[in-house]
Amino acid sequence: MNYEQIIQLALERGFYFPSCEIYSDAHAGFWEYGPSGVSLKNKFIELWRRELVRRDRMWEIDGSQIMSENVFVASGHLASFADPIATCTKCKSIFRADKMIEEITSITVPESADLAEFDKVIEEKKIVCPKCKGSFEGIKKFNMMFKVGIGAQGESAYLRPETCQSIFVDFPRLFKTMRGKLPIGIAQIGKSFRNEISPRQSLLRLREFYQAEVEVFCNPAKLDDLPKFSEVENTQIRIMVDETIKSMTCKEALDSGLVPNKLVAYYLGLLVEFYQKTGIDVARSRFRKLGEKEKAFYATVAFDFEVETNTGWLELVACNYRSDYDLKSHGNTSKEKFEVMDDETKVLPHVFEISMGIDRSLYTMIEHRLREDKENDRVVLSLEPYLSPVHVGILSLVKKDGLAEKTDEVYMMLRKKYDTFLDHSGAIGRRYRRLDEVGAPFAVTIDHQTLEDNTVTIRNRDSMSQERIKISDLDSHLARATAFP
RNA sequence: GCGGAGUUAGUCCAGCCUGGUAGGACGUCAGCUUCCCAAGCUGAAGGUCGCGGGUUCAAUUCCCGCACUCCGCACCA
Repeated sequence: MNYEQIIQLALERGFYFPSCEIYSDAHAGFWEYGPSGVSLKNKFIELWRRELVRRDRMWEIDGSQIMSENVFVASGHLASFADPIATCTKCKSIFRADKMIEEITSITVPESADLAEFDKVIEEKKIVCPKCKGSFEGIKKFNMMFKVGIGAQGESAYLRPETCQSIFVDFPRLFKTMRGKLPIGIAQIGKSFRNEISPRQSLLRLREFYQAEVEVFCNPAKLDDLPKFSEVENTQIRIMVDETIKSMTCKEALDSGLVPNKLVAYYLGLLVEFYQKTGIDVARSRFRKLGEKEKAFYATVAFDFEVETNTGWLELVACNYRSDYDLKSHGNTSKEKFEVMDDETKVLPHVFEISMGIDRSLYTMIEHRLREDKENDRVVLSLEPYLSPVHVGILSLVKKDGLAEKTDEVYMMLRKKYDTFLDHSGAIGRRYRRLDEVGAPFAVTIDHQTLEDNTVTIRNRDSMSQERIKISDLDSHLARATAFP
């Protein structure tokens, strides 16, 4: 199914829609989740907790979205999360100053250079707008962080551009109070904010978005000392090697040197096992090692986990080996001690990060699972039962003869434990179709026979087949069928 | 941010050229019918035509600005 069809489903079935849409001053890059979207998101997060946080005995925290200025002085975002931009006075086109200068003159001015240096080169080399030959106004820095004013004085603070800064800042306390031992993963789900120049394609590039991040703190001397690696050594991952994607086990990726150490290989394996269970087609995924120029300013080694969608390859997760960049820097700026003891030795931990984009993942789950069943004239969202916004529809075949009342009884019995949808009205086939579109894996139908022997039919979304079971067996049947793997 | 195309009911779209304040399909709701896969019949709700300004006796329609959406470019931890 293509992008337009996904959007249409999202709008019609309550997955997501534009924020503040009734007002004309609404800004681009902000979207809301409706009931179906929230239900799907919650289940995705629960799966993430199971497959990463609990499996690997991580700690999960929930930090503030607004953080103080010093956090971003230390993290480097204040200086580096900004691009030097040149604006044409005539056609108002905006260019990345460093890239434009390099293209035209082959002179490399570092991105972080003083702004006057850019101006100097532009003046000396008489650089004009590549589009309209207009002249440039002075170089400015465009920082992608949202600045906020705190209190009556409006003191500077920022909406976090990545959730992980909370984890770094909290690390000393957490390690002491939670009796930490390296390696330890600290996880967080939350919102991040980036003032993108051009947000696009609904959930794929947002200005306010959800991240699920894991920061693994480790002893850099022990990156290959990881017994639990055996759990994933035979897990298949797909990785780019010289422009082609190769499928191999984590062990092969490690042995061939494509992945630098066991710790990284272990988490790449966990990640793929997680995504397999989201229903995203991992046969259309790849890890791509980023080149020097593509990497974030804090990363020494970086792999993007990407999946193929109708809009092209889409980055779902950034896996960055951040070394001691963050802890060292926060240590220097705050004077807090970040060294910890590991086997009688004092070490400043290194960090390996798994930074997941939730919104993009949800989009991909829908795209990979939405199909048109032409034979039966329906659209089906074949989500895994444990991820479906609605677990089970509860329908009366007809309303009269006491069937509606009986249906209500069944609904009351199940509604607290499962995500249910009660529906009495309209043609039965139409109600089944509606449930198919929100991905409900089951539909229970109460018919006349129910009144006689307390059995109901339960319909399977994908096969459209039905079986008759006792009402008293419904709970155990559904519990089994909707359980997380 | 640039260029192009759009914005009319929950969704998809017609109407605009040739100004006189809106219509279809699907969907939704109610009733009838129907004991199992978008059937049928009857009825109903739902739109200040993206926002602001201009021209005009009169603007959904013409003009301008802005916002948003999509596509391309640029950007993208």
